[in-house]
Amino acid sequence: MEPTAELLPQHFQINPALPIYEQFVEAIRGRIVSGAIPLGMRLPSVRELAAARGVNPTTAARTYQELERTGLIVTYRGQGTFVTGDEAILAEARKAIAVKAVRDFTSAAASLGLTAEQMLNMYKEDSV
Amino acid sequence: MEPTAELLPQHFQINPALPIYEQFVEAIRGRIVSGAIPLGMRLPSVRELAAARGVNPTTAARTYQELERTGLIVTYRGQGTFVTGDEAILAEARKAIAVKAVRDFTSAAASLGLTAEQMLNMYKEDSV
Amino acid sequence: MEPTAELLPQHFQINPALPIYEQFVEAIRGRIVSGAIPLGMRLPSVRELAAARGVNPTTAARTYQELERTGLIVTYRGQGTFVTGDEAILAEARKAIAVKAVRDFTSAAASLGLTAEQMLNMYKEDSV
Amino acid sequence: MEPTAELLPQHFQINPALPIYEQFVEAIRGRIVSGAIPLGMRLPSVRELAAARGVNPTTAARTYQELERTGLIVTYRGQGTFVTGDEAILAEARKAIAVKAVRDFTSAAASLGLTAEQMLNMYKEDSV
DNA sequence: GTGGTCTAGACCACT
DNA sequence: GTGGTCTAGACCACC
Repeated sequence: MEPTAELLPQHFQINPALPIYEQFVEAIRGRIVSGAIPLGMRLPSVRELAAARGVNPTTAARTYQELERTGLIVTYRGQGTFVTGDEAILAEARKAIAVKAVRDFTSAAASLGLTAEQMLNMYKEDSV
Repeated sequence: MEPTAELLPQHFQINPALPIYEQFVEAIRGRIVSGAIPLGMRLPSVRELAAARGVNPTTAARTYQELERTGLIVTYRGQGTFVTGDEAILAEARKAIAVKAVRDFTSAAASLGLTAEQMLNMYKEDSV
Repeated sequence: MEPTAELLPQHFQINPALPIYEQFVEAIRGRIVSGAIPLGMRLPSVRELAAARGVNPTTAARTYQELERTGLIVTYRGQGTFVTGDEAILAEARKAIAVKAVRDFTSAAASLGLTAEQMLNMYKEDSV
Repeated sequence: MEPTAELLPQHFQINPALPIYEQFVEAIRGRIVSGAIPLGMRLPSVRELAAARGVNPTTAARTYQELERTGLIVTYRGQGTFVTGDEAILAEARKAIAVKAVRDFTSAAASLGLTAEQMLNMYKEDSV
C-alpha cells in the first residue's frame, strides 16, 4: 500500500469549543494549499486519522467529506482518499482564502475608520 | 425620556446560519468603535431592540450582556443602558479588534506562503 | 407553534437498498419544486420527521442538511427549518432538474440510435 | 486467436465517485445496443480489460458477470467471452433501456408539473 | 422547543 | 483493505 501524507502537524491541538471536523478541515486545507501535502498524495484512511487523533471514525469521515465537497480531495471507492491532482482547483481554493481574508481584514479596518494598510502598519508588531 | 441611538443600520440583515446575538454584538461594537454611536449615548431597551428587529427578547438581552462584559456598554438600574463614557475602554476595544484582525490576516497569508503585505497587495482590487 | 407542511406523501415507501436520506431528499425536493409545499412553509422538526418515518434523528438531520446545501430550505437557529422564500432558488432547482432529465434522456436515446422525440413517441404507451 | 472488440471508447473517463463496474456495464451495453460492437464479436478477456483500463481484475470480472446476467454477453469456457448472437436478447435490452428512460423522464417532468413533451420542448436546446 | 455535534458500534458495497 | 450509511444515545448552543 502506498504511503500516506502526514496530514496534520504533530503538535496539532484540538479546541474542544469548536467542531472538531471544522478544525480538521481548515488545518488540512491549509496544508494542501501551502504545498505541505503534494497534489495526488494519498491521505491516511478514515480509520487511521481517527485513531491517530483520538476521535470517532465518523468525525474523521465527515472531515474528508467536507474537503471532498470543495474538490480539494477525491475519494476512490475501495482504494482510499487522495489530494486532487487538479491544479485549477488548488488555485481556486487559494484565491478563495485570499479574497475572504482581505475582505474580512478590510472591513475590520473600516469599522475603526482605517484603511487596511494603516491598520496593518500600526499593529503589525503586536500580532506575534 | 432621553432619545436613544439608532443601534443598527436599517438595512441590517440577519444571517440565520449564525448566532443572532453574535451578529448583533459585532455590528453594535463596530458602530461604537467607529464613532457612529457617540460615547455616553443611551441605547434602546432590550424590549425595544427585540421588537424592532423581530427577535426573541432573550436574544436582545444576551447581546447587551456580551457588550457589557467587555465594558463597552453599561446598565444603570432603572435608567437604562448607555454606551460607556470611558475613552480608555473604547481604545482597548479598538486595539483588540485590530490585533485580532491582523493576527487572523497574517496567519491566512502564511497558509498561502505569503506575507500579509504580499497578500494585501495582490488582492486589494478584489475586496470591494 | 406554527403548523408544519406534510413533508412526504403518506404512502411513501422507503427502499432499503438505497440511502434513506437520498430518498427523502429527492422526494422532498420534488414536493417543493412542484409547489406541493409552499415557499416559506415550516417543515416538521428533525425529531418529528424521524419519528413519523421510523428513522434515526441523525438520518432526518442529514436529509435537511443536504437540502440546505442547495438552498431549497433554510434553518433558523433554535426555531426550525423552513422552505426558502427565494423564488430564484426554486427556479434554479427546477431548471437543474429539467436540464439533467433532458440530458439523461437524450443520451439514452442516442445509445439506441434514436432522437429523444423518436424514443418518447415509440415507448410512451409502455411507460405507465 | 480471433481479434477482440474495442470495448470502450479510448477516451472513456472513470468517475471515481460511482462504482466502476456499473460505469463499465452501462458503457459496454450502450456500445452493444447501438451496434458499435457487432453481435457475436469476441470480447477481451477479463485480464485484458483490467490491464487496459488500470482497474482491479475483480472489477472487470464483475462487469462481465453483470452483462452475462442479462444475456447480452456469453462466456464459452476455454474460448472466451462473446457478444450474444441472439437478436431477441438485443431487442429486449433495447426495449428495457427505452422503457426505463421514458419512465424516469416522465416522472421528472411530473415533479415539475409538466408533461414529458412539454419538458422536452422547453429544454431541448440546453441538452448539448 | 430547535438543530448541530460527537461517540460507539454495526453493516454494507466496492476494490 | 477502503469509505458510506444507519442506529442509539448523549451533550450542547441557541431561541
